[in-house]
Amino acid sequence: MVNQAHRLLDGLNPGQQRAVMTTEGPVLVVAGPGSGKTRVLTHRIAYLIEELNVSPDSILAMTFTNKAAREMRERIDRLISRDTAAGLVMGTFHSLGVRILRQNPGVVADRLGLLPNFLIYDDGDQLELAKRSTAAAGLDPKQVPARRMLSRISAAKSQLISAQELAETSATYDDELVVRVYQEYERALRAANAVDFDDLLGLPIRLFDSDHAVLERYQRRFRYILVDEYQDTNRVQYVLATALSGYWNNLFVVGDPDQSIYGWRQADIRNILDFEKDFPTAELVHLELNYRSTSRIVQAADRLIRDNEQRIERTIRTENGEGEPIVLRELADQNHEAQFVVSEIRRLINTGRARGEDVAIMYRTTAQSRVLEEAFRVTDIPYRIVGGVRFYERKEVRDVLAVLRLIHNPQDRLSLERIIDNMPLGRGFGPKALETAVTWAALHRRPIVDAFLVMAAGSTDPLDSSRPDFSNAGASAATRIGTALAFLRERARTVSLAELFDSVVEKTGYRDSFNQGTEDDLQRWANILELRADLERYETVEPSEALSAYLEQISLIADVDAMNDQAQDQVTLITLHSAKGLEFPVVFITGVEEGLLPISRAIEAEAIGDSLPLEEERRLMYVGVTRAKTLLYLSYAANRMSYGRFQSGVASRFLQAIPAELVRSVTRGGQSRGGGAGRMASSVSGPLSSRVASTWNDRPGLADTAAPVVELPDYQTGQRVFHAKFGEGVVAEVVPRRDDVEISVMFDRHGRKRLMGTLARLEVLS
DNA sequence: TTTATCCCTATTTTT
DNA sequence: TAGGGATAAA
Repeated sequence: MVNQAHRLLDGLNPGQQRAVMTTEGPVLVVAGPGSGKTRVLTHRIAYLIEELNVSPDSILAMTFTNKAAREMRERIDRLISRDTAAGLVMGTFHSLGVRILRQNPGVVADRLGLLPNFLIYDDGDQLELAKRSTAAAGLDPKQVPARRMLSRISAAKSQLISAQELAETSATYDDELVVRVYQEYERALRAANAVDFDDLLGLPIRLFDSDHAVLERYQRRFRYILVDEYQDTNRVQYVLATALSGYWNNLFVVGDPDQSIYGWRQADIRNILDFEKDFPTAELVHLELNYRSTSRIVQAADRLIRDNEQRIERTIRTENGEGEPIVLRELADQNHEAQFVVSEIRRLINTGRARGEDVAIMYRTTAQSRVLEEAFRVTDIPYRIVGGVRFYERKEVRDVLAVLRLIHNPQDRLSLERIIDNMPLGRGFGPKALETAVTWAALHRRPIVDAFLVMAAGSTDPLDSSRPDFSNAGASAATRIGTALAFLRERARTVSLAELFDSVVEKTGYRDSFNQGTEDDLQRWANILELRADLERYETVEPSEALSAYLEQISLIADVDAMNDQAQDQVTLITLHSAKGLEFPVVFITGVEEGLLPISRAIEAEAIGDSLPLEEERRLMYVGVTRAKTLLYLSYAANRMSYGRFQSGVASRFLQAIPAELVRSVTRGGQSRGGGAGRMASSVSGPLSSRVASTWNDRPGLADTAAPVVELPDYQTGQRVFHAKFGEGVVAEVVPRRDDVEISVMFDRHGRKRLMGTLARLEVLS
């Protein structure tokens, strides 16, 4: 026993030990980056089980991603034996929500009107539903963007505000619109026997409200509750966690207010800031010693985050060595930035300083990953992009999934319509016929899909009044669709998911529609086959359970969840948001520019007196910086293409906070210098690179990002010029810009275009 | 009903 | 730039 305790506490610092051993009552651990927070969580769970003989199934641990849960479980399994830890409930808030709804089918059906085969609507479905709801509320989608409605609805739902409650507090005309759309949206969700992400958290709470006995059961069962990333919980998650811990009162939360980056998703930083107020008896543990990063990186992060007003005063520190200077690099544009990143990584790999898997490139917006990927694609350096276009969001994958979803839940109108619109099976069945089916369904209070099944079941009497009143063409299409669906539905009962998949792509005619042999077709078909491979993982699951389990699982995976832990030699491309909780020896943060990091919206908000978004941007930068263990690169581009236009970029204000002595900086301007950086710039082909000189020099302030030494051809109006893409044209106008010129050219074939002189690569013909 | 073309807007981040 | 949505044409 004593030995065990030693083993589990060994190597922990005093704060960590206190966090592990204070098992009774509420505990808040404010854990700085790299301070061993996961260690505390895993050791605490192991300690509870092994030392205090707590049954694992009375412990509930909530994480932000499935990946975090998986990793924690693995670490616990290593601390104590796997068998000992079996029964431990660990996962995301959303998966806990599903679990609760699934475990109480009777009450859920009675009180919430949700049948056990409910589907989880993802982003795309939610937006589609919001569009329809906006239209159903009689609003013009051009004037009232469904996107905005959806985010307002989601905001309300994550604060447990129902449409009715919103109606009572609505103050503006806009609020009224939201209420109307919200009501339609909820109605459509229930009609489809579907829930959205917010429901996964909100419905369990409504369930508890309507039947207290259910809540009590969970309360008594979960004697110890642990919440990771507490700073990113929203109102509903807070209510859920506190409700569940209401009996034993052993709520243990870990978080870092400085890493709260999900305010836009209604994460409420007050949850962590007010923890002591909510739980006056709470034990407070501060973990401030950073074990991850070099001293320079820790100092830079500390100085950066100090500029925030909304924070608990504290200092993170480390006992690690000074390490190497942070590299700050200014590049001409996003292509040069990508080139810089790639060549620097190549250098690190070639000199044996790092392996590909040690390196991560982080960025603010997913759009930034494209140019980076292009740069990597022409190299032999393996890379992986976390997120990006997600597999399950690809159109062809969604099309096939729609069939599986409809089989599982016949009320899923969205999927039914998707099939009709996108698959050969639906050909000849247009909006008018659909209208007929919808009317019939409403009249008979049956799912729309039954209109098709009834046709397929085939009463031969055309005057049968219980049949939908289709036109001739509509009737034959409906019969065809109904026959296929009935067949597939039957098949789902008996065969594996992979076999069901085969029947689906055959009977819907979808497979044959990929026979054109174009590059695009091949790629999309390959994606569909990947879906089949994915389904094969459920080979061992009972057919009656498999479909449900599969659909649920794919609804709840996050980008990072799909991240392979054994990333062999692969460089990781990832958004700053997704990077939270990860660490890498080498980190590049790209696009550290005004407008991007901080994002322009935050700058705009600050201009009208709301500095909260800007502070969240700073925390995002802080998260990025603190991911790095030994090497940190920060880069920005003087020009960046956005909205298909070049915009000149300015170094981010966040860079100013980082003391010059921690940084080695390379900016454009000044004389070229051999070696290192100079070579990177000139490795870019084309006329530009030879003109852009680079040098090591002192760190620039914002003011002296300065005019680069760039020789521009002396463009004159009336000159005849040639452009690689637009062909020949005549210079119409030349306007000097800060460190460039803007040239308007009337092209013979493409009309008037505005180009930046340094980038246009125009050839002067006359 | 399907396909082509044009215009418009969006790019923050994700369970 | 790109993708969605509306409109026109076949």
